[in-house]
Amino acid sequence: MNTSKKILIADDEQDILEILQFNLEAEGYLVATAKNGEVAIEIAKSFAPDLIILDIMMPGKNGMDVCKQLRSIDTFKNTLIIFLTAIKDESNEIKGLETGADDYLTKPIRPKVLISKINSLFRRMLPEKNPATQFGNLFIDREKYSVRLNNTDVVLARKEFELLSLLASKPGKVFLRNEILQKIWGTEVIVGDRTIDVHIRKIRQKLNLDCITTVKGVGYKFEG
Amino acid sequence: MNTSKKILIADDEQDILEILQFNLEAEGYLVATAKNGEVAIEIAKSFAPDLIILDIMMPGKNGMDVCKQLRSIDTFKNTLIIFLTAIKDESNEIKGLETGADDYLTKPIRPKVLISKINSLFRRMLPEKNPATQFGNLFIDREKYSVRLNNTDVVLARKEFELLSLLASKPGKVFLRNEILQKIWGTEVIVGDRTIDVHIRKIRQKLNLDCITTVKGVGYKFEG
DNA sequence: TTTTCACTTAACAATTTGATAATATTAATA
DNA sequence: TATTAATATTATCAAATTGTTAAGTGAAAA
Repeated sequence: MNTSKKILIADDEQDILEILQFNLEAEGYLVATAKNGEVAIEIAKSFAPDLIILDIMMPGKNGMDVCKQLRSIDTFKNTLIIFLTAIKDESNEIKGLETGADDYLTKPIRPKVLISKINSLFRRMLPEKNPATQFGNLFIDREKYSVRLNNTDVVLARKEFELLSLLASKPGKVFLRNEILQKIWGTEVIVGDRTIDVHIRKIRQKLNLDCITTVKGVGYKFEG
Repeated sequence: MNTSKKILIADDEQDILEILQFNLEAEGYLVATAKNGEVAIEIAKSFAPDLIILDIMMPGKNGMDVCKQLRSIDTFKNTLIIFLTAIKDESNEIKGLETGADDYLTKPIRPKVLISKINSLFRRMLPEKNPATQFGNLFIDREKYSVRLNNTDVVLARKEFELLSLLASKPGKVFLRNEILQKIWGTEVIVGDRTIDVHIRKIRQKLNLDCITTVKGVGYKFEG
């Protein structure tokens, strides 16, 4: 699930490249570097980064040119792009954002700010990806509210879906009955214990798959 | 569909509020203001802004507290939040982003930078809707406001079109009733639940095509 | 003004869902 | 093995949810 994010850095200053690479890798990111704009575009195509950090001032093709060119390629229409600039020049900042960059950073670089900013950008991007999970040939798609087993849709009622979805959110983890009640029924509503059983039963019946295990005296768990 | 974006600004300095309000309104945004954190939260609940600009330094509840509190409310889980700070303090910047803000701006405020940044944030948030989409032999053209099925024009009323268009913008995704009300009717207007059903009914009737599925207790989804 | 149209609502029908009770079954333990 | 506590199963019914039709409303067009 958690493959690390890929970041491409383009800067003509070797120092900057190293500082950024070091800090980003320490954070768990996969980093590629390019020492000018032309190389950056080439690497971007094969490396397919999730984020590109572009120095604005580079010999040859500068950061904004690179950005424009990247944005014209479908693959990079939605890639995050951050500009790096020493110039505290307002007009440049503006141009940057209007060229299609997502943010900019000013030199000197403060690693902690950089990391925070990047984490923050990624966090914001997260909800875009499919909140779907797969176990063997069982697909659970929370957005579509759908469950597919062996390429066949299985229709689950809301509570059933929520229950399965909850259990499958942490395969292997045993959810206590209280926990389940709390998370699916909330604190307001009070229902008997048998209610959970009945829903579990229906899920098992509909899926006809042995993926929910009873842990007697404790709760239930999903096993992929 | 949704008209202009709504922005809420919270700052204790009247000057700042006015400058921001003036510039943002000139850009076509709808602006609400709050002169402290508590008021901001109250207004946010009724105004339902797309973006919230929070001054960090405010008497009483400061910007970060407000941010945390807002983020704990479902409605604001994904609302854009920008911090405003006079302090060029690195640790503050970091805290800001890690509290769940999406960006920060330092005072003094440079209106053009601000506008650029905001436009940029919104641009990124756009669900990137294609002007026209096709599913089988059903064409939906958002620009022309027209629907063609089997090479015959189907005339849909505005609300019907918007509803179909919304559902079709993410085939498969289940749109909650609240979500639909929010996006098509906005937060101002309050209409009954049957209203949605009736529109759905008319679409189904006019298209005479089984492309909208009901997910009981949840919402509706379009399936291409 | 009258007509038309989009939109909303009310009222009721149809359907689905979820909770419970009652009973059966299972697993742990004395 | 007998006992017991916990869970599984089943059928049933009330409540929740949606579908449908017809009628009301207000604004724009004729």
